[in-house]
Amino acid sequence: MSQIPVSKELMAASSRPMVLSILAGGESYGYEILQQVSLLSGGQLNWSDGMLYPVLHRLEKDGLVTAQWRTAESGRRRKYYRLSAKGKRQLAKDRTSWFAVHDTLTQTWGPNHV
Amino acid sequence: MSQIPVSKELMAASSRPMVLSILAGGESYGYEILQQVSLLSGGQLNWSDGMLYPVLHRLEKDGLVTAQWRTAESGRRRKYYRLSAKGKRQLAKDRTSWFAVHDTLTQTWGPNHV
DNA sequence: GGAACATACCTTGTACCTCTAGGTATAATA
DNA sequence: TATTATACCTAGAGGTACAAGGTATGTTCC
Repeated sequence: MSQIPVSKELMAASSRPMVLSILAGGESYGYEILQQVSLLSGGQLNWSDGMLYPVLHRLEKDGLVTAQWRTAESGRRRKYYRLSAKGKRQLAKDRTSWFAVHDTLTQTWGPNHV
Repeated sequence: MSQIPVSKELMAASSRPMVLSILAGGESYGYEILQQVSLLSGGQLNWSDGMLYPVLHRLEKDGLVTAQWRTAESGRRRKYYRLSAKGKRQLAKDRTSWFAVHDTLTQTWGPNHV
C-alpha cells in the first residue's frame, strides 16, 4: 500500500516492459497507463507523467507501439497507443532478460546467502 | 545456459543490488565477483570488467562497501571489498524496490494479461 | 458566472550511468 | 618463450530519468 521509492536506474529498466505489458492487455493512453501502474502495484509505484510521455514517444519512434489521436465520448482528446508486432517481440525479450536477472538476484537472496 | 542479452538500463538497475548481495555472502574482489555473477546466473549473465570496476568505485565512494588491498597466497594483489552497515541498509532498500517492480510486472504477465 | 479540481498532453536542462575500447601488470602453463 | 588467466583501471560517446515548467478542457460546486 505505502509508496516504494524506485531508483532512476530501476525506473529506466522497468518502464519499457511495464508499458509494453500494459498495452499487451489492450490499447491505452498516457493518463490511463499512469493509473494502471498505480493500480497494478497496489499503490506502491507512482510514475510521474513527465517521465512517462518521453517513454511513450521513444516506443513510438522505435516502432514498438503505434499511436492514434482520438476524441473520447467524454469529449477529451487522447492519444491511444497500441502494441505492434515488433513491440510484442521486444516484450518477450524484455521478459527473458528480466527473469534471468531476477532469478540470479533471488538466488543470492536465497537461504544460502545473507 | 545460453547467454541472455541484458539492456544497459537493466544492467544499471541490477548492478548495485547484485554486487551488494554477493558481498553480503562475504568479502570478495572484482575478478571473483565477475565469476560469481556468471556462476549464479548459470552462464546467462556475463558482465564485463570495464563495467564492474566503476560500479565498485561508486559503491566505495558512497560508503556502501569498504575496500582493502591485500596480497593473496597466489602472490597476486587484489582489492577486497566488504559490505558496510550502510551497504546492508541499501541492499534491503534495493530488494524492496526490486520486488515492488517485479510483483507489478509479473502481475501484468499473469493469467489475466497477454 | 466563477473557482477549483481532475483529466490529458508536452518539453527543456541537469546530472548521471553504461559501454566500448583501450591500457598496465603478473603468475601459470605449454 | 609465448600464451592464457588473473587482476586492476580509465576516457569519451551516447543515452536516460527527473524536476519543473507549460497548455488546454471537462466537471463539480457555490
